Amino acid sequence: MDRINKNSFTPPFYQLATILEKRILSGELKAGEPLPSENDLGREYELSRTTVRKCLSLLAERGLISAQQGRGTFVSRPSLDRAEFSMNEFNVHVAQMGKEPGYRLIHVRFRKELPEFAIKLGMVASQGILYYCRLLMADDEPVAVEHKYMAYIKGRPILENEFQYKAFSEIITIHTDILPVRSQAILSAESASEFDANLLTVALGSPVLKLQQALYDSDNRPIGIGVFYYRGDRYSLVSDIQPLKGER
Amino acid sequence: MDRINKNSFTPPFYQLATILEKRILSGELKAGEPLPSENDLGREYELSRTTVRKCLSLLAERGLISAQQGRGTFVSRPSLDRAEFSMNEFNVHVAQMGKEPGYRLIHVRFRKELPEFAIKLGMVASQGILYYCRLLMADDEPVAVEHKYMAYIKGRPILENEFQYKAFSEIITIHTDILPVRSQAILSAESASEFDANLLTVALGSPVLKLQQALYDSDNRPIGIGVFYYRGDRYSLVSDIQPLKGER
DNA sequence: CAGTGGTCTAGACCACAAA
DNA sequence: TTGTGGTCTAGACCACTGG
Repeated sequence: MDRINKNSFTPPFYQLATILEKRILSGELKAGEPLPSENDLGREYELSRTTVRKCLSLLAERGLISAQQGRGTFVSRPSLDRAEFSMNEFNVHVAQMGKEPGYRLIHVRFRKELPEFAIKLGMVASQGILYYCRLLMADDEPVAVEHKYMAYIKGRPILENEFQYKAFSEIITIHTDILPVRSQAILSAESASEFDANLLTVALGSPVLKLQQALYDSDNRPIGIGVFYYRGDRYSLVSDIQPLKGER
Repeated sequence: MDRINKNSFTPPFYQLATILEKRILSGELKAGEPLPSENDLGREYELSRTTVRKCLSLLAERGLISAQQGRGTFVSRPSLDRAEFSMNEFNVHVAQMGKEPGYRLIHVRFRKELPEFAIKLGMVASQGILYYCRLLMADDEPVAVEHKYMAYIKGRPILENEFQYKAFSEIITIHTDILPVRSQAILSAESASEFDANLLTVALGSPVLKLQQALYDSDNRPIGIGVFYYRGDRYSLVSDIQPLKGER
């Protein structure tokens, strides 16, 4: 049996997590079976219950186990067809790839009427709508087209200049009193329209990743809606699910 | 100032989290500013430091704050253009949509040689490769095509039958000694090939979500590689980032 | 009822950063 | 040196599941 080394640089709760992970991945603890109780684990590895719990919560976060009050903690069925993708703001994403992000404003318009899909979402055009479209680039190569519709607030002019370098949520926080608190997004595959294909310098109908996004205020009313079209050949999402790293 | 109600059904650490979240979202605590120290928060809200820390770790998980040892805990810059997508196994995903998942095996082949992209990933064809292709369906409508290459292990015949209803990782755990411990995936947009388009009953070149996936063993060698093509119009990923729910 | 996980407390020691 | 977050302990009470 592995023991906890209290003089190691890796803390005990983490050591125990790698030990239990190993026992699970090796098949010693099989899916559906209960783990020893928290008290038993504490006795077995000479740790306080608090520490055991911190370790278990780490494994639960990673989907290896799940606890049920009053019953016990059980090994989850392994699910390796799972994947986790996270999208950052465009400039962050590009910077992580080691490239230089850039924005090119295509046009800005003031609209009295909302596009149909915005109405469906429950957006109201109290003072009109500001629409803009810009091209997102990495190292001067076009990667995505962004279409955005945002609630217009009188008396807070937005400088066209800002669209050249700022992310949407920055602009909205600076120029309105509205607090976006909720963000919803849908990712799918589509064919590029003529307009977007031209901007992306790809053929009409080329495959693109479509990201529809809506920002809501605290009353759950949409205050901004965006649609991104990413070039299929220049933008992809990555997921990597792997065991805990651990010297021990 | 909000206080903690120790008789509420929502535990104190969660109450404090919603209080601090409100102070952050409302702009009272601005991005980059430090929160009160954990000891101060404990005094202010009459909670132990452990409870305060549990609350802070919740907010940190959600990206609202980040702690720096020796310096303090700081409000993060809001990033609402962020999105989190998670893909489950196909049958789970379909079940969540309230539909009936189904598999249709298209063909199974034994191959001596690996496809080029599998070699690039470092896969070795010790005893040959088992290749299969199947159609994934929801309520009898085709949604995705799956191509899979897996290391073949002598003496463990796999019944064709299994491909009709089992997920890949199940098959591999049952029929090999190999333990998949790591899963890597790449999501992008592509045009459907003639072969895939026919199976999906869409036009040649229609947009599809492409998911490339590799499973690795504990020595970081690929043991299985899969490619999924999802119909762009029938499959999409959803992200929803919202404040903590809380009666109080 | 006894056993389980969920939460909280009060106190301790450590590593780290800044003055 | 002081104050910060990171970790650990020992003990307590609760709510829940099952016999």
